[in-house]
Amino acid sequence: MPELPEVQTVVNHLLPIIKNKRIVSFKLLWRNTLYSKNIAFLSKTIKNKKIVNVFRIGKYIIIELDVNYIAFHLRMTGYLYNCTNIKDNKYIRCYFKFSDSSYLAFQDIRKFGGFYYIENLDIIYKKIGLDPFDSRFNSSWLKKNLKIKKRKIKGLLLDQSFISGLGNIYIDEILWASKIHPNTLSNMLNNKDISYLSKNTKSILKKSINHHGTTIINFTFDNMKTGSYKNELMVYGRNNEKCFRCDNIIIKIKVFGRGTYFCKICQTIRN
DNA sequence: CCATGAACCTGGTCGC
DNA sequence: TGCGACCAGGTTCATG
Repeated sequence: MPELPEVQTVVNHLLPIIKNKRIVSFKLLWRNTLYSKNIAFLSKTIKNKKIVNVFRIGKYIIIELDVNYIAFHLRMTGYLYNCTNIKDNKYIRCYFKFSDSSYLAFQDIRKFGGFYYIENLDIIYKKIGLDPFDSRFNSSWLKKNLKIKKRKIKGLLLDQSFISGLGNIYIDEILWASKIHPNTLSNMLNNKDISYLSKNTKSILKKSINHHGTTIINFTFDNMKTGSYKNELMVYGRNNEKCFRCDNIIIKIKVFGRGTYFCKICQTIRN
C-alpha cells in the first residue's frame, strides 16, 4: 500500500498523539510481524519505555523510544494507529498498550508488514538510499548516479537502496509527468529528462502529502480517513482511458512484474 | 551487475 | 451462488 506520502501522512498524524506516551505492555499476535525475531529482548525491555519521537526513514516509520527504536514497515496493507479498543479486529497483528490505557495497534490483512525492535538504526539506514526530500537530491546527483547504472528506469526507481520512498503508483505518475518511458535505460536519459525527473519527483510527492496520500484500496491514516491524491492521478490505474496530455490511450504493461501504466505516444524510449 | 520469478499472505473482483 | 484465475500500494531471496 504505502509509499513515501502515505508513510509521511501516518507519521504526521501519529507524532502528536503518541509522543510522550509510556508503554506498559506488548502483545504479538502473528509471529512474523516481529522482523527482528528478538521477542525475548523485546518482552524484557519494552515496559516503561517512553516514546520521544516519530519520524520517517524511506518507507519506515521510526518510533524513537527513550532507549531503543521500533521501526515499522507497512508493506502492502499495514495500518498503524492509536485506539482505545483492540477487540473485534481479527487483522491486528500486534499492539503496544500505553499507560493511559490506549493502544498503538498494527493491523495488517496480508501479514507482510512488521517491525524491528532495535538498539540503533544501522540496519534501516543500510537498506535505504537517498530520500527525495534530502537537500542532496537534485539533477546533478541524479545525473551522476543514473549514468553509472544501466537499468530500466522504473526498476531502478523501485530500488529502495537507490532512492527511498518511491513505489509503483508514484513512479508511474513521475515518469508520465516527465515524459519518460518506464523501460528507458537509466544511462540513456538526457539532461532534460533528468531535470524533469528531479523536479517532478519532489513536486508530486509534496502534493500527495498535502492530500494525505493516495487511497486505492485500503490505505487509511486516522480512523478510516483516506487520502485524496487518488483524484489527482494522471496515469496510474487509467488503463484504456485517454491520456490527459495527448488523448491517446493509456496502456498497461508489466515491468519488473509490476503493473505499469503509461502513454506510449508521450512517453518514448530514448536510445 | 541486471533481470526474472517465487515467496511471504489475504481478500476482492471478474468470468464462467 | 460457487469456483478458479488473477490482481493488489512491497521487499527479499534464489536462479540464470
